[in-house]
Order: sequence, then structure tokens, then C-alpha cells
Amino acid sequence: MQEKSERKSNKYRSEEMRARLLSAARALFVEKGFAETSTPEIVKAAEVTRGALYHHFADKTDVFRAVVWAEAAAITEAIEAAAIGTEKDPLLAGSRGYFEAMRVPGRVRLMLIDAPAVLGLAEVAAVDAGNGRGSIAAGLREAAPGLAAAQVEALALILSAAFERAALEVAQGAPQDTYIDAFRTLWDGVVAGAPR
Amino acid sequence: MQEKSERKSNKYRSEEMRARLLSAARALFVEKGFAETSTPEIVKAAEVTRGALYHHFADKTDVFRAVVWAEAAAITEAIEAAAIGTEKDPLLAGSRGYFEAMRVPGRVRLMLIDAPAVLGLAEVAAVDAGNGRGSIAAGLREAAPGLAAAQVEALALILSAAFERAALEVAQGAPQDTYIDAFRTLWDGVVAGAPR
DNA sequence: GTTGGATGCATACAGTCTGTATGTGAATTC
DNA sequence: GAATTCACATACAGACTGTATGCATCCAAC
Repeated sequence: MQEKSERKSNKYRSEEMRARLLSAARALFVEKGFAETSTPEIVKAAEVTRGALYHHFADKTDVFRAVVWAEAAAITEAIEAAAIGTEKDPLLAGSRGYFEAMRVPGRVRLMLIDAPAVLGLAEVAAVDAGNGRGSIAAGLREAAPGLAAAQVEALALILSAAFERAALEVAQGAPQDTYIDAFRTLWDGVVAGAPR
Repeated sequence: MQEKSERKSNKYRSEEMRARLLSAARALFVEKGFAETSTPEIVKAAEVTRGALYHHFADKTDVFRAVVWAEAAAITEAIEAAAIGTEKDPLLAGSRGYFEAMRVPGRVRLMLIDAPAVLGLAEVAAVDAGNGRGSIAAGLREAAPGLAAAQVEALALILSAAFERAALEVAQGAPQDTYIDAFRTLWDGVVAGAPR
């Protein structure tokens, strides 16, 4: 006979519960946005109670924070997975990878629309520190070594904003190649015009 | 003797009330953001009741919408006021004007952070239709007539995103000249690289 | 200029949400 | 195996949103 009440370690239970909550929360945030999603909805979808949610997270914002960090990790992973073996043009590969990653439904809303409003700019900057901006800055330093450090930083920042906006359009159905071309135009222009 | 209960036309009363509410709401949205501002706070600051607010606006979002549209008009006006008589370099003048306009405290939060989350991308696009993107597209068409229409649209969109991001940094204290230079670098690169 | 109705706004209410306090059984520690 | 901690459920207090209702003022028609 099987055991009726399966014994589980606290650690296992906690991880299980966190995953359930985050999964349910992610689905709702993606579908309806942060403001329109309530904690009762989240716990109902996860088939638990609000007690569990507030045991694992400080508040609703904290749930959102966890979802965003997890999503950022997933995006980074997707980009890296898409980039392996594509050594000939890392910029193009990275662009395509990011665009594809951001086409996962709702990601744009989650990461580019809601996250800045809910978490603030500072935290969002920290979230994708390893992502776009860093890669762009590194690429700039390599392709245009004559640029001053401050210029590299400024250019990387506004280029990454341009890039994100392009991804947003692509995610909403705009033709990917148009925006890859557009971004490449910016990039090439910067590199060509930079002091050598 | 003065009249005790001054008679006022309905039209006058309504306009007065709307202005009071919008002024109070703007101050609070700017200071604390949309989500952290409650309608009781707004009407308290305006020294009226929620009845007045819900008489003039459909809901809290509708108040925010009105504030954003008014702010967009103010920004456009400020830019145009700053640009008069500066015929030698319209791009530079426009950049400085926008940067300066966006340094009004809280405008960045209102227009660039909260508005997309609260009103959605479509409406935000409509709000600043006359603003940045249109000017950039027009400037592109003039400076680089060889570009295809689709490319102009795409470039204008991502350039305006870069531009807004630059303004955001400047509003938070970054040196303006650094970001004007950075944006000009993008611009010049696009123009130089475009087919003639 | 009086009357009937519309308008502007205040008050009152119902429902929902958030975060916290408290309680209970299972797991861990000694 | 007793004591304690942990994971979670239940219960509660406060606040907020949007709506329904009531009253006073304004306006239009006669």
C-alpha cells in the first residue's frame, strides 16, 4: 500500500510552493499586467491561500520582483542558447536571439512596460545589467576603441534603449529584419564615425 | 457691499473644478507615481470631494490620462518656445529643448515610466505623436532622402527611444552634453551611412 | 419670474484588495 | 519524545475604488 500522507521535508515543500506561486503569478502578470492582478487571483490559480504567498514574499511587489528576476535569467539563457556556434557575427546573433526571446508572449509587457513602473529604474537597471547594456558596451569598446569611457557608457545606454524598443515592436508583430537593419544602421554609424 | 454667494455659471465652475483636480493630481502623480496616489489624496489636496472627481472623470486612470495629455502639450510648448530663433541647428536646439523640458521634476516618471504602464503603449504613442518621433522622422527624410520609408519609420522609432532614454538620464543628473553628444553620434552615423 | 428639468457636486454605500495577526499541524532539533 | 521552529491557513482591520443617491444651484421655456 502506498503511504497516504506523504512525508516531505520543509525545504522541499518550500521550494515547491515558491515555484507554484511564481508560475501562477507569472502567468497572470503576463496576461493582465501587475496592477490588474490581485493576490487572491494568484493564490487561486496556484491552488493555495494568501497565507502561503505572504509567508514566502514580503508583498505583492516582492512576488513581481521574483518573477522579473527569473524571467531575466530565462531571457539571458535563451539568448546564450541561440548564440552558441554563431561566431561569425556576434552582433547579429545577439540581436536575433534577443528579439526571439522577447517574442515570448507577455515578456515585453513584463520586462519593458511594467517592471520600470513597479520596481523603479534602478532595480530594472540591475536586473538586466548582465544583459543588453553590458554586451553593447563591450562590443563598442572592441569595435571603436577610440571612444572615451564616458561616451561608451552613454552610447551603450541609449543604444540599448533603442534596441529594447526595436524588440518591443518586433514582439508586437513588426518585421524582425526591418528592425535588425535599423539597429545595425545605428551600430555601424557609431563604429564608422568613431575616432580610431 | 460684496455679494455673499457669488453666482457662477456652470461652465465656469466646471472648468475651475477640472483645473483644481488636475493640478492636485499632477502634483501627486509626479511626486509619488500613479499607483501610490489615491483618489482621496487627490481630492483632499484639491479641497473637494471624490464626488467632484468622479463627476468629471470616469475613473482614476482617466484623471491620469488628462494629466498626461496636458503635460505632453506643455512639453511641446516648452520645446517650441526654446527653439524659436535657433535656426542654425534645429537638431541641437530640439535636443536641448527636450532635455530641458524633461528636467522638470517628475516629468520623466510621469511620461516615460508611468504612462506606458498605465495607459498602454498605443495611447502613449498617440500622446507624443506630434513630439519626438515625428520630428525625428521628418529630420531623417530631409537629411537622408535615400532611405526607404519603412527604414525611416523604424529608425525614427528606435532613435526616439534612444533619445527619451538620454533625456531620462539627463533628468536624473547626468551631464547633458554627454548625452547630446551621444545622440548626435547616432544621428550623424545614420545620416552618413545612408544611401544618397 | 416662476416652474421643470438638467447640471455640479457631496454624501453614503457595497465590494474588493492589501498586509498583518493569530492559530494549527507537521517537521526539525535536542 | 519533548520542545521548538517552520510552513501554511484562517481571521481581521484598514483603505481604496467605483456607484448610487441626494441636494443645491443653474438654466431654459413659458
